[in-house]
Amino acid sequence: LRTSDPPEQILLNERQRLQLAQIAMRVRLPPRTVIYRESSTAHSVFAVADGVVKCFRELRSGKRVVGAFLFANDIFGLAENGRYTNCAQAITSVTLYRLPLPQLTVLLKHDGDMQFQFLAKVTHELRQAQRRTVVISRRDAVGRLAMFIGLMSERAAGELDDRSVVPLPMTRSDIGDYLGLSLESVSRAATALEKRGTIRFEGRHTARILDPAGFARLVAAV
Amino acid sequence: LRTSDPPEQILLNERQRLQLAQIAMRVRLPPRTVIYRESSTAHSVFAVADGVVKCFRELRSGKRVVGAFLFANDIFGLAENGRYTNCAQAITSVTLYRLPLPQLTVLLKHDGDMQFQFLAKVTHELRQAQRRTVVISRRDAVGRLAMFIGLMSERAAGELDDRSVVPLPMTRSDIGDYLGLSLESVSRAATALEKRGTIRFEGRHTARILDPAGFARLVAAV
DNA sequence: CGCCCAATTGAGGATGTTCAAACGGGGTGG
DNA sequence: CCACCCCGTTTGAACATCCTCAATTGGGCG
Repeated sequence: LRTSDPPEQILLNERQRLQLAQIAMRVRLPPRTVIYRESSTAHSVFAVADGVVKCFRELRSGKRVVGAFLFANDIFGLAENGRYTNCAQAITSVTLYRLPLPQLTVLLKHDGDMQFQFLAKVTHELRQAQRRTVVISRRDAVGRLAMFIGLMSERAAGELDDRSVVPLPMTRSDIGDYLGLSLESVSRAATALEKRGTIRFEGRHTARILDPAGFARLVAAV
Repeated sequence: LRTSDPPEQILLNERQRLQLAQIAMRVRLPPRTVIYRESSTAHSVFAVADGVVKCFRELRSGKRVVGAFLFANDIFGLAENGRYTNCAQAITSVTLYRLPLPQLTVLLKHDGDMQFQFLAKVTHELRQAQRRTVVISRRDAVGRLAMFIGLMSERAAGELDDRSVVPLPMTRSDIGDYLGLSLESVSRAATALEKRGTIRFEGRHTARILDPAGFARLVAAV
């Protein structure tokens, strides 16, 4: 199966959009809202219309593992045996489409094309997860952070005119939980990148790539 | 969407099996056979009938990242923009079903139920990838190896009568590439587990859990 | 029987983590 | 309008762990 290119774009016709709209509920949530908890019974799948969501698991040690950050047009909330396998929380204020499972299931089974788009979406999520494991395979914190910023840059490419500006809506702690680093290491890696003159942080949630060539070298040094 | 339980089992009726069989090619491959390479054009999706396959990526540094080990009833070979995103190689001698993409696509779009099963499979792969990231989030090599053996034990639960025996068909190097550890660290972790009396290795490719309670504690200490 | 590759074991060096303290900015309340 | 407070962030130092390099052992297969 090949994902649609660009994979973020849902390609549905008018009838399909209408059918989806009929079962979808649009919800607006403020930052930090917990959308669902791990192990709770899964009633819906979600699609991000706007804003940023994180999916994570709480470990008994108190450590948290962020599995993914989700942006506009991403889907999340896939369950296993009727229960969510992780926790989802809004990072910014978000707008979501809530798709009740029973109705979505019927719709998908009935409409092969729509389900195919859905399949492409899930495949995309799988791809993202694999990309993350490549990032984590790096030993050095600076390299990991650079690759992370690279991922975020790629993602934001479509919606910003200035490619050198990279929005980082999440906290250092979230980044650490995603990269498998302590938040201190993330912070140190960030200052290291600044001291090299590779990037500059403008506020906590924006990075500017000052030396694209050096940055690319760093990212590619896997 | 909920995965079928058990998620490994494809639930198809007779007609669907026949349709799949019509487009599938059964192939037997000896160990170490490269099934496809990264970036090569994707013509087929594969399903494992028997044996073990690894999916991995080669990094420029020479390091390898194993993204997944695949066993009977697993699928692999999902492409992105028509190209494989990783390399697949047989670990043992394997039997595969090769499903040519054009025909599979038509079949899936046409048969909503079958596609739904396929979707469940992909979701399962996604789940596995997420499970792996939790394993890697652990700092200590011994804990990572223990969790890995736990994963392999779970997987083998259905096909072996003795739950304490865990087959590990892959090499230490493969395990290291999966766990983000050097093969030396894997080896040291293995001997550490033996010295604790938690497990014992019988040959290179079999582990026996001697102290299930202690083992479970170790695995749960995440 | 001997070769070859996988696995083991050891020592030293590099990197991240932890614990602890100080800083900074944004928002709230006086 | 300003001061204060809170929380995310930064920085430092000691410690733990894994990695790298290197030599050795062991098992399987020809």
